[in-house]
Amino acid sequence: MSPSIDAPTKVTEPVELTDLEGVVLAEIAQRGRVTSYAIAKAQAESPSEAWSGSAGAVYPAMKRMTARGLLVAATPVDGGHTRTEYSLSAEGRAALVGWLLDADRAAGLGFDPLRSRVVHLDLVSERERQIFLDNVKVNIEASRSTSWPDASFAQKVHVSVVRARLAWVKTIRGLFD
Amino acid sequence: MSPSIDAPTKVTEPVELTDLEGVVLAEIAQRGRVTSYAIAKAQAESPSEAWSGSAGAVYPAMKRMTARGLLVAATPVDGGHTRTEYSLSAEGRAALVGWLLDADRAAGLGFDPLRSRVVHLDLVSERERQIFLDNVKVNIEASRSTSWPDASFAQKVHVSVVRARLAWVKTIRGLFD
DNA sequence: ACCCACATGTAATGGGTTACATGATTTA
DNA sequence: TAAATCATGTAACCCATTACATGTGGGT
Repeated sequence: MSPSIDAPTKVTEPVELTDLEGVVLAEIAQRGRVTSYAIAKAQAESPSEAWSGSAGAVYPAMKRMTARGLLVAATPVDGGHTRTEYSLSAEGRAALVGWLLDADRAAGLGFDPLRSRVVHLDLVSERERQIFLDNVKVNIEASRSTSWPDASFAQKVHVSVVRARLAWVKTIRGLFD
Repeated sequence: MSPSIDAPTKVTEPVELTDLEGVVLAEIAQRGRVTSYAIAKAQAESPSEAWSGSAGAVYPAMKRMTARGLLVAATPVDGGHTRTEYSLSAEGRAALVGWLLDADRAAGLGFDPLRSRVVHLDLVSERERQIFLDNVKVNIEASRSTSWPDASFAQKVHVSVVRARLAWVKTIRGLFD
């Protein structure tokens, strides 16, 4: 099968990451040397509720990525809890950048609980629609003030997201004319 | 334990639906009496890639909801494949409306593959950011034309979503100044 | 007859969620 | 010192995903 010719083989192999893994790597990159607990907490406190930040997701994820060589684990022995601190390896950083700058995946729509409802909003009466959309607007306005734990760049992004979302909601009513 | 006194009990019980279940119910409401295959196909062809529309998700979901009394199943014997056709029960319609008009859940952010990246875009250089955002813009523009299978209200919503998304992307660059 | 797309599911897998168990640290 | 909270995990469950198995009908 002439292995000498048709063997581009995988030189670097892409390293596929789930979105949660990508986010976790990014968070580690921001903080450098952290425990799983810290990452889970950060996720849990973030206004983005894409993931719950549950221990049952984060601890195994970081263990997985360590096994894959994306993270390096250290267990300092300064008394108290035996904890595990993780930091990015070179491969981990490369994988992170690959995930972060993946424009194809980024362009996808993901899941939006509002969008998936609006698409079927023609099933209910004009009046019910109106009440629903008003309530949604109120709820989003309320979430506008909820701030990121560390008032940083992420906070600015969040504000921008909420504003854009609100602008979109205001256009929905017009789709029924 | 005096059951006669402290028994407001659950009068109607809310009927919790996962988002996929809600979407499936909505789709059935739109079409009335369908097979699991038709629903799965509709999901798969929809430009919203929240769910894959895989048989392994849809068939069990519709079976579950039948067991819960939200759907009624019929197996017509007109030769050929023995197929199962589902339609909404009264409880199913009530559950659908409850899910559809749930303004609290609808106001959530869900998961957005772009947002979760942008939040950490300060990790890379100005130049990398710029290229990434340009590529994302191109990809979204491309998805603008992809149309819903049945050119209906859903199509209008989709167009509106993509336009809003594009508008937001254009503001991102400004967050780094 | 044969092949391929359509159709109806089931099975194995993966990974995220809630709950739980346990130990350490702070606070009243 | 007892209770509450912080911290570090593990376990069981749920459910969506990819693959697979099977069966039917239409085209060649």
